[in-house]
Amino acid sequence: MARASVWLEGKARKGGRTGQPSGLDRDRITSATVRLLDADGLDKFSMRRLAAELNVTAMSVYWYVDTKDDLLELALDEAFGELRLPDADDGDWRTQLRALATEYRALLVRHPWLSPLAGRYLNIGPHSLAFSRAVQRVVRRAGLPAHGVTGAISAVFQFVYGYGTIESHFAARVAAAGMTADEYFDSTMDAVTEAPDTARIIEESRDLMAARGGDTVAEMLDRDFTFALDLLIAGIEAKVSRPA
Amino acid sequence: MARASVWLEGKARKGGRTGQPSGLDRDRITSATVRLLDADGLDKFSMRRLAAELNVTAMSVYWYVDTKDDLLELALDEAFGELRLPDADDGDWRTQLRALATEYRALLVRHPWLSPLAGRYLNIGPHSLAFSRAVQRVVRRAGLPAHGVTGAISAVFQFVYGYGTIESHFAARVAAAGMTADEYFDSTMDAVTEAPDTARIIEESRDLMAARGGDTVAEMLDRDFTFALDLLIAGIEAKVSRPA
DNA sequence: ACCTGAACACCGTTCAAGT
DNA sequence: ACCTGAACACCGTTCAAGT
Repeated sequence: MARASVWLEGKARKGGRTGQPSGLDRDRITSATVRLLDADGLDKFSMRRLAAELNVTAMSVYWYVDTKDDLLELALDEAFGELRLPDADDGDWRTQLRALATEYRALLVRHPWLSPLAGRYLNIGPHSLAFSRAVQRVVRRAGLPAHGVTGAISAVFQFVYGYGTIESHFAARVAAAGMTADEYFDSTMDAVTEAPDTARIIEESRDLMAARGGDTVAEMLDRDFTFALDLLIAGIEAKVSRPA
Repeated sequence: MARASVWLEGKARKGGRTGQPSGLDRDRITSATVRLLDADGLDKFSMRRLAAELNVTAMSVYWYVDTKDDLLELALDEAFGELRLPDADDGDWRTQLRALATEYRALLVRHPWLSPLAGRYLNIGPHSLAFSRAVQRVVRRAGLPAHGVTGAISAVFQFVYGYGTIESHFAARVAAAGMTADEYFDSTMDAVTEAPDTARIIEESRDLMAARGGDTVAEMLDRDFTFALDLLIAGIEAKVSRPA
């Protein structure tokens, strides 16, 4: 059976990091990968394009990396390294939880390729693990019964993952269409309102959209995210006082 | 700009559904697509394999469908059609919300290709919309202030989406490895415990795993899901009584 | 130790041609 | 109206060969 993750490969890493004719090493390859993923998206990324970016033949990269999957796992963890984690276990756990959730959401939106990759791989690189540990430490401090901590972690961070996924996907579509988010939203709404089936459900939810408020797409997304996060924190507090 | 979804194509659909030499039509193509996706997964699926399955040339399919994306959107909505939705607006909203969340989770796990596709497309097919409407009707009945309804819907169903995503991904890995879920879990735990970095975080969460309990992977997943859903419902109730 | 070139077995999609 | 065959511009990866 194939190894389940780059992070579980044997100790020995190929190559030191000096003196290569082309100046290649894992770090440079990983950075270039992130750069290309940001610029062109996951679908367009290929080993051949990466090689071209590095002024090297497609197969050179395979000296440093076994497969494309391994490379994408490395890029995934590199991106997780951008998260700013709380550095002390003090202060209000609610504040820290909100900060972690907000950081994660922003990361997913900043790198639209991250959500599919986080859903595909094991997420056991060093930066992913640091994030997991930070999450765990914060949620522990909420005072939940021990049997509920893992479930509460899921509730909060699977929500953020799901929310960030649809949001980043929306952002990617906007970029591809060369519009602003608000223009894209309006034009999609128009298209959807023209088809009778979809028009009906839009009509049904008009009051909810109005009540939520927000003049721009960005504002609407922020309001929903904030309310949902408040709801989750309220849920945790309820579970602390009534463990059920 | 390209049309944003199959569901927004112009009225005129090509072809009636009788008399075709090969007996092809959209429904047959969509069903075959779902069958292949279930059997071999999203990565292995191709227009050429589908054509072979239908005893037809690769290009015949393009008479009925403009692109592979369109076809995948059709398959996505076909799968959403499997969801059993509550047929009346009575009974406890909590019960119905739990039922909807459980159905959606099971759907994601049953079709591991669904989660990536739901994250990629617009989800405005008839069955997707029916699901959205059902969700909206149930959450409305919880009695939240109007400005919080869309956020609460996000909280619950983005959580389920995220949870179902990692769970289905786990199931797909298990299947690919030809093991049972418990065997796969144990072997991954072993591999992760051998690497010192990952061993540390496992060690840190040992108490939480023990407190959660559950003798099998399936049980652990069920417990976390149930607790998280309870937490979300408690959060909704808290927001009903203290709207903030 | 590191990099290249050619090749294999694939892709999605276009287009002109058949019936 | 529906289907085919050949072709284009790609893929990830293997392998033998170069330096």
